[in-house]
Amino acid sequence: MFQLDLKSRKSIYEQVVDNMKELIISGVLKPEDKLPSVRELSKTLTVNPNTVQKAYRALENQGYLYTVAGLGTFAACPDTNIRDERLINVIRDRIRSDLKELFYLGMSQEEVSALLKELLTERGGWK
Amino acid sequence: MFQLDLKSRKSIYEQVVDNMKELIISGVLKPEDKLPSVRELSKTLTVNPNTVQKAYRALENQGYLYTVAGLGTFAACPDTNIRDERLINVIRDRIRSDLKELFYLGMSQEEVSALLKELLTERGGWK
DNA sequence: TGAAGTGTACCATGAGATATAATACACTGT
DNA sequence: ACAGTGTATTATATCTCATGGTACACTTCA
Repeated sequence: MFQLDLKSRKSIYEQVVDNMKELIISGVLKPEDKLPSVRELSKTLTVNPNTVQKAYRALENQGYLYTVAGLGTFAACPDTNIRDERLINVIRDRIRSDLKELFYLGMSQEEVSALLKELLTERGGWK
Repeated sequence: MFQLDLKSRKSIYEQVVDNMKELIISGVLKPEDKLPSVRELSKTLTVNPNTVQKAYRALENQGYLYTVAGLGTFAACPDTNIRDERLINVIRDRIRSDLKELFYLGMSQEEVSALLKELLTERGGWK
């Protein structure tokens, strides 16, 4: 499913959160798809079940998956997230900061514009 | 200069890094501008000098400032960072991931495109 | 020369986060 | 009943974070 980087500064449960979130928002895990169980994933990654559970709970709080007692955890239906404007603003700020840094690193307005256009056309590959 | 958020999940030194980095890449601190000394900033933020020093060292390693023994720390000249392609790729991946999330949250291709265009035109306000 | 301000390097300590281990319980499906 | 699921709890060890305190080498300026 994905690999852990034990040499990373990121904590393990944080890596699980990021990797799982990436699988969900990129559509690899489609809405209502079943995720690996806590115990199964902990065995796969050779990690403590508590660590996986902590990651799953964080993802549930952020709305990326939901849980059914006794059944398992599933990728959320993004329709439920009725346009979280607050989160959109957070992302906008993040992108703004990234653009500033690209300019700081010496890229021109045209180069940045081209980079963004390229990322947008990649869109076909995701969806 | 900037404020700390003690309720944040981010560590203090991490907040110092992010805030100072923002001041540098946004041009508030221009190349060769002097930064507050370790002791001065630690007094301003009522934080331990060691914490500020840790942040400054991190920023120096990342190339955002430089140090002269006995003189102080200064904002770096980005010309020195001759187009760090590695860092640019990291940023590109971050933006790509953010765009995926915007789509996941229900934004259309046109809306995302408009958002990016708006961020690019803001550019005048930064530089 | 001396004093003040600068970055840097230690060491020690407490608080909190992280990851682990081991149990236990309630729920669902077959 | 049974196996698989999420969840909760307790305990422990380790690491990072932040602090306090001290010391040293360097620069500038009176």
